[in-house]
Amino acid sequence: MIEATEPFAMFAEAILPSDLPDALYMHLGAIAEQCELAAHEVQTHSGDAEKLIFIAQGSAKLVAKGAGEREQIIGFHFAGDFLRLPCPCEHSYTLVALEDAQLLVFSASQFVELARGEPGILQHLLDQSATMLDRSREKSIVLGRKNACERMASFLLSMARRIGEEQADTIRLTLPMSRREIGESLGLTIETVSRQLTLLRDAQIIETHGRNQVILRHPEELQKRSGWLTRAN
Amino acid sequence: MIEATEPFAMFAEAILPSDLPDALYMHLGAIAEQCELAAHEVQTHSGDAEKLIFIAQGSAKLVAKGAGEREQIIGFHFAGDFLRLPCPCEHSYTLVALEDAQLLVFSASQFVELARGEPGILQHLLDQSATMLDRSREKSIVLGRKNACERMASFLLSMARRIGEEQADTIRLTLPMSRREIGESLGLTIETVSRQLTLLRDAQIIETHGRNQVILRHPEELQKRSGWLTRAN
DNA sequence: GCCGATCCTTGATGCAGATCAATGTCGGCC
DNA sequence: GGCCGACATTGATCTGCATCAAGGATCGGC
Repeated sequence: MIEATEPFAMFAEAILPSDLPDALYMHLGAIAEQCELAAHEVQTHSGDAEKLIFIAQGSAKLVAKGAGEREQIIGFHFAGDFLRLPCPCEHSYTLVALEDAQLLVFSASQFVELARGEPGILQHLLDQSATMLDRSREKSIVLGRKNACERMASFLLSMARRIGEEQADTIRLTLPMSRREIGESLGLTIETVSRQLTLLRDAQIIETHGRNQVILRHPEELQKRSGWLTRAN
Repeated sequence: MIEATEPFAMFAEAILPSDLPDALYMHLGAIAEQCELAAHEVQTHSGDAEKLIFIAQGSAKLVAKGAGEREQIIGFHFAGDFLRLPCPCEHSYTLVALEDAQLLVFSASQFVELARGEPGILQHLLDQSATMLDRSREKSIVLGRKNACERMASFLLSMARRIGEEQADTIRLTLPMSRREIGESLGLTIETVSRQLTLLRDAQIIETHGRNQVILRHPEELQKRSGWLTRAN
């Protein structure tokens, strides 16, 4: 029982205001649908409505499936993220776990209905939307105007900001996604991703250990190579 | 005086709930900053905060400026759109008029502060964010995975949805942007845009008249050529 | 600790779209 | 209505990344 409510507690901690009335807290808990995904498992939404998904643990990719084999990864999401999954009748997007993950799934309309009286929650939701929109716009720049090297540098810096562990003036990354998934996110092939990593490694800017450990030795150099002058994020 | 308040009336019509208390209506009117832009003029934000911008008339492009000459157009916006312009200290985005335009500029924090008590407004704002996010995600697909022909077809269909005038089973478009701007939006060069339009014209799928009139003779054929299976938008 | 499958790296080649270079056309202005 | 400058089209060539094709590393399972 305590076990079962843990993801919701994490959600409340991360998203809900601390002064939320108990009744509303319970209501939100009641409409939250828990969902455990094994690595590479697809989140299958019950019903056809727009969903809000909180990632309590693990990580996931939001994928747009195209005709044939083509897939574009719209974004990666990590523990603590609260994202909107559009109604599947309008866009064929799916959420797929990168590693074992625990999710909390809300019907967007139910959630907003309950949150209507609580401006704090709505505002948090707005802030989340703004962050997602900024990331998505950033991605448009990456995909629209950057070359392979700049894309790779931008990707590593973005991951560093979101899941990097700082150590002295280097940053350690444990990437939960494969080279193929990096490529599908950056609009590159797996071969190009691999080559760019090799170039960065040869230039002593990064180190790689095994398949998914990367150490950014010179983040500032990556910044230079990422092109453009986007500050922060 | 009546003249001067007209854009705000349009804003209220499009965005605000009809049962909004008069006091709040006045408050919102008081913090709204009117702004007239001539074609190609840059919207220069007073102050450094995040802004919400309503386009009362005309059209605009949201541009990310890069190192050197590089520019990526993040999106086009038309009369009735309500968009968020991030704080210029974080992203170097600018809003530039495509043709003469009338805007209403709000400080995002002030606006949300006033709207806190009105779930209707906040929810509308959320819906707008969702629409923007969907468009931006769609753009990621276009830029990440589509070829020149598919990009052009997607662009024309998207414009048709937003500013097209249906006539029998054709759609007439009056594009307020130049070939260069189309290219900067699609991650293509002006030459490639031109060539793709020529190909579509030769295939009798579109007609062009002058520099910015386009008639979509066979929207369904464009749909086929736009790749992927995104439904609606 | 070996084995096999999967994932990754590296090299060779091809092509879509960028770039370079003229020429053509529109539309505003006198 | 003709002229001029900006914009658009068309053609020739070049290039970065995709694609094709082998190996090589990593890791989970036994």
